[in-house]
Amino acid sequence: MRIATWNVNSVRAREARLLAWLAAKQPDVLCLQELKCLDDGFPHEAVRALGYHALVYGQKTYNGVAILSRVPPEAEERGFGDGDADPQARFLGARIGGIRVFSAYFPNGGELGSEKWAYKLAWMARLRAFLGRACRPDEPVALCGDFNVAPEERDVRNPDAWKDTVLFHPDARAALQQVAEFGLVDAFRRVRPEDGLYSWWDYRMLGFPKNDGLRIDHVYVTAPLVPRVTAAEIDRNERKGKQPSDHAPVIVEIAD
DNA sequence: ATGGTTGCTTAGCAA
Repeated sequence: MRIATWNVNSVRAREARLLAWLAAKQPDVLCLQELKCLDDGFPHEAVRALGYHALVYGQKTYNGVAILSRVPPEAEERGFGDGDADPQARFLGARIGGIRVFSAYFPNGGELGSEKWAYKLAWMARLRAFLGRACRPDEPVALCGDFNVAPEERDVRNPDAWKDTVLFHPDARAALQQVAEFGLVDAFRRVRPEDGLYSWWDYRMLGFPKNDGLRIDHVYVTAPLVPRVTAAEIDRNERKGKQPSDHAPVIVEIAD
């Protein structure tokens, strides 16, 4: 099974690219983030025509996540269900082919010390609590999405320049480690240890031409899936050309 | 410290 994750930065602005990419790569599962529209703005018909079911948790203007799959999803969860009335559509879960798949759009965090920064850290703590409450580390779980955190130095082109930002601050990395301590492993790094591999480049300041990137889009899996991870790639080509998302898709191959 | 770009919405916010 091939599982992919991609922050499309508006599914309407990226519809043509999304459909072409789906047709070319044909992943079994694709988790999307930053739809930036309500459910009725999602290209349901075109996605169905390519052979995919779609679970959509949309939101007007901001956020919004989806899970596309070749086989019908068996269940779904919207949000953490922790009683905290969060208006931001950032977390969607489904059971697909015996695997619990989550599409997560972690908060960016704005500026260090801001309200958004506090929301980011709190959101990650809520995610950790959700996992402890709703999942077990000995069942197959794939947490996919835009984590908005680069875990390690090798995931950042210029670590010194980024360590004082919300994407690579020690506190964000520590919060991610807390999430992982539930029993999740960075699937990409199981099979791709080399550095220089990034999934996001800022539109500004010639981020992509200078390859000033960070690896912030991830697939984290529980122990039953770890030995089944056979390959992983970041589709850097998708960041090229006209009107790309600022994120490239990440694909992980999981043996049956 | 600021700037740089893109998307949604239409001047300003979020990333």
